[in-house]
Amino acid sequence: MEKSATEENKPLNFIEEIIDNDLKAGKYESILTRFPPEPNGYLHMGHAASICLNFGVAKKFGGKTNLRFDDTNPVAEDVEYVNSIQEDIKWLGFEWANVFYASDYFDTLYDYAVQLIKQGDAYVCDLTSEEIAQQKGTPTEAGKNSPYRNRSVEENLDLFARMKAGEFKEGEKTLRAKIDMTSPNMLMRDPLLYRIKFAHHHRTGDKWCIYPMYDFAHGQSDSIEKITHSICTLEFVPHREVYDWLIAKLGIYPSKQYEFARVNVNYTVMSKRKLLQLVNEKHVNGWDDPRMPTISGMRRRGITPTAIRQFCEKAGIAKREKINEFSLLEFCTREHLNKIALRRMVVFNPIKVVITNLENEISLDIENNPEDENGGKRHVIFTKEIFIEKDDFVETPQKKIFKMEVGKAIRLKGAFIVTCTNVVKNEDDTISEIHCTYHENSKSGNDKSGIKVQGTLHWVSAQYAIPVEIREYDRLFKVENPSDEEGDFKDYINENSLNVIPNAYAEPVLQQATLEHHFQFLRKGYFYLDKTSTAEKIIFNKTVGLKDNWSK
RNA sequence: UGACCGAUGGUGUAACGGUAGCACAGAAGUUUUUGGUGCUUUUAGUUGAGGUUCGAAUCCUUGUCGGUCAACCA
Repeated sequence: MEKSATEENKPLNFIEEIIDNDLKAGKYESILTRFPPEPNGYLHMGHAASICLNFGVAKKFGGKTNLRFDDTNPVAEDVEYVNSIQEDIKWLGFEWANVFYASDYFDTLYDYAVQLIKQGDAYVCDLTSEEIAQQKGTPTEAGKNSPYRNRSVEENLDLFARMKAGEFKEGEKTLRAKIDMTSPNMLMRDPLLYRIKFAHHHRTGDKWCIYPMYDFAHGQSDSIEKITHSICTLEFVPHREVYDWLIAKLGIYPSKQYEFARVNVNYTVMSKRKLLQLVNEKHVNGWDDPRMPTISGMRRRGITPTAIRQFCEKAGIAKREKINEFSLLEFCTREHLNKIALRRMVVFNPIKVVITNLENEISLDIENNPEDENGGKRHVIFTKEIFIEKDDFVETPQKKIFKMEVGKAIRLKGAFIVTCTNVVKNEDDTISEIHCTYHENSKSGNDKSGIKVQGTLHWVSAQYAIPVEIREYDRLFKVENPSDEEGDFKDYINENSLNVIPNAYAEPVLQQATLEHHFQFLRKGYFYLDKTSTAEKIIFNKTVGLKDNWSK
């Protein structure tokens, strides 16, 4: 078998296969895809998958991708969303060939509607919303023809023009395609093409009081732009028949629709409607709350575009509904962050350690990233008094536990081996400080002590450490698929998804942390500066923990 | 009791009539100045029943299960 030039080692997904075949058959010279968000919410992981697919296949096969806002319902849409969507796509690392709006085509769409009326393929219907629903039939029962179905072309033309002119009230009249009220496909039972809405549109202002429905906007927009492959999600499968019918009747460029399964992730929800509820009802602190599966939320949390793209790649493209495990996203995040994150030491829950044989502070240079030879080093000062994690000291010695205990030697990362000599206690029997002696010839990188230690601890200088706030996140929901449970999805919100550690002690270089860098706090996980962080109050979001085989 | 779509380890995805593979998750070992990383090993799968074929995850029939469709949303 001959391999095409576009083929890499891994097999093509079914969309790529279709494109590959079309190109080989000479059906198209080059392909054009589009990403068509409605600007009524922030983009989430599901959109990221669609973006990766649409922009990805175009890039792979030497084509282009348009960004098109599907803004045919002015009631829900807003420029705030238009801006955030563009920012998110760019951040993810993709470039569109053009930015278009379905609203750019309102004039053309109107002309198309007139054409359909003239051909006898559309009519103005006076039925109310309820009446239409009633006459539509059910999936197992045919619908009935509207009494207005056989109006003359002249009357339809006149009525439609008057709809546009604003002579009728909202809901009073609609334009419907004349297809087949007995079709087993409910969407083919004379679908609505236009409805009256006296709403201000974010782009066209008050020019229009009639707006096209999805079915009379999306496929037509695709066609106008000469989109070759219009890729959408599974719920649009039944719309394909309408899509093809309208394009055929109009005799316009035959874009083709292909459907794939949307990407879901467990323990969260992936619908703009539900995410909007979480925002509006303050279950989270906005669309970009680091717990949200939105692109902006993931960005704020410290997940990288590379990780998201990798996740989408690994999650794959298929035709069946699926829920991916969050652990796959965590894996992709760790995989990338391990390579780029600067290593730092931060003590979350401190206990004081006094190095009794150390009088003068010692200056150390510790590697920024053991995975990066060119990563350089940062300056850290070892002082007589330091903090370690309270959890890293145990009073009762245990085997196979790599912690500090009286009489035992242990390595302080990047510094020296210390031997714990004794502890000083408070009146209530709690430990006030731990005393250790350090071994001068055991300096990191130049250890001549010959002492074998089990374990290495992170630490900060008590004198130089800076206070930082740490925000740790857990899954947003207590169940894998909240939408699949009894009752409201919000009943399954994990109340403990945010854990704030207001006073952690960080090594001083973290004072200069910016959004440019991702960090790994040794033995803790990956962290990223929160966008609200200031010099006075430094805040870090936990992106993801380190993989931990031991605690299990 | 309609139409359409789908069904491969716990999860996701390959195999295009010819050895069921990969990744994540899980387990074990190894390395390690992060209980991180790396490396090695390993557990586990074709929805049931028929049929076609030398040979079926793949083709056919049928059952079962899951999803979608009755918004003037997209």
